[in-house]
Amino acid sequence: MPRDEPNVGVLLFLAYRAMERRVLEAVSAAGFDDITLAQARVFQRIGPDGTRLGDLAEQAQVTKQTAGFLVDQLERAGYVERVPDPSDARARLVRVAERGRAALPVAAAVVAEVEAEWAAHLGQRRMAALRDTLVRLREVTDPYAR
Amino acid sequence: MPRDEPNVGVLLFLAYRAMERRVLEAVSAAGFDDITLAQARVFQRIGPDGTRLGDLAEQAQVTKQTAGFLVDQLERAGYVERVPDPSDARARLVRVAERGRAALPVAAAVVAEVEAEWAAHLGQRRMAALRDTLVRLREVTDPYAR
DNA sequence: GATGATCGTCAGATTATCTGACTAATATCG
DNA sequence: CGATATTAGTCAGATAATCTGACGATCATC
Repeated sequence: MPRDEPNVGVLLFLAYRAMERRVLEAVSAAGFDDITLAQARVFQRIGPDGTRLGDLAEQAQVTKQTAGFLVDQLERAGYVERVPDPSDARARLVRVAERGRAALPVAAAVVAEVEAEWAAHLGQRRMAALRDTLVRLREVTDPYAR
Repeated sequence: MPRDEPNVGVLLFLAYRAMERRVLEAVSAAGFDDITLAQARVFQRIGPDGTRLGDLAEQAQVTKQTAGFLVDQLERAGYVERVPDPSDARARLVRVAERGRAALPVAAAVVAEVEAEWAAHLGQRRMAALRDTLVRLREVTDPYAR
């Protein structure tokens, strides 16, 4: 009994989860084993100069309460810190802290490794086209980017 | 300050979530408003002739306990039913039931609509290439498909 | 300066998820 | 055939993640 070809949503899910799982496994194996999937989803959206909680929430597509809950844990574990936002006294910036900075190269290495595997399987041309297409798609799918 | 181009994992996430959100919104608006996101993730993987709980769990990438918990709720709400698996007395098949069948065309219509929007934005050629690439990628990312 | 929006948090409830242990049925292999 | 190992699903209990609603503080606008 041949399986139907799944719709594009499912196909996106499969690839997305594969990447996510690989990164979390590697980071965990490197000694950062107290980070959860939900925490990692928020953590990875922190920009180089820090990101506001509300923005993190929006990008990770959770409520700001949930983002706050996860940032609390990341903060307690030493991965991030909250600093005042100089441009707005209501806001605070979530920044990558010492321990978080140590985890970054591990994560980056796995992402590169997985992308290389995908490129090897698909061919460089297709891989480049995939990335390009997803970037374009973002214009219609990412409320934050608009 | 220009945002870095996110990695492919994030890009996949954005597209995946956009599709998922649209489908759930439409299904909910059509009166199937008691279904949750997690339930929908399991529901959509049920095959035409029913699917075993363990397979559902594997495809949705949750434990079978979690899948069972979600199927319980779907069953109570009338979306699915459990029937004995004729080929194995230990197993049962989760099948789409009356109410679930009513929701299917709604979901299918939105998926088609979103895909059409994406195709309009990307062009037919790129859209077809995206699907093709994701199908190929599945060979290395989907443990179930292998 | 008053008024309304925005930023984050507090409180409380619910939902989703996992690990571990267990029963029943099947498959394997000597 | 019969012992043993494997597989399908469930039960029990704990934990993690998520939401809605309400609030205080600050900002923006007029």
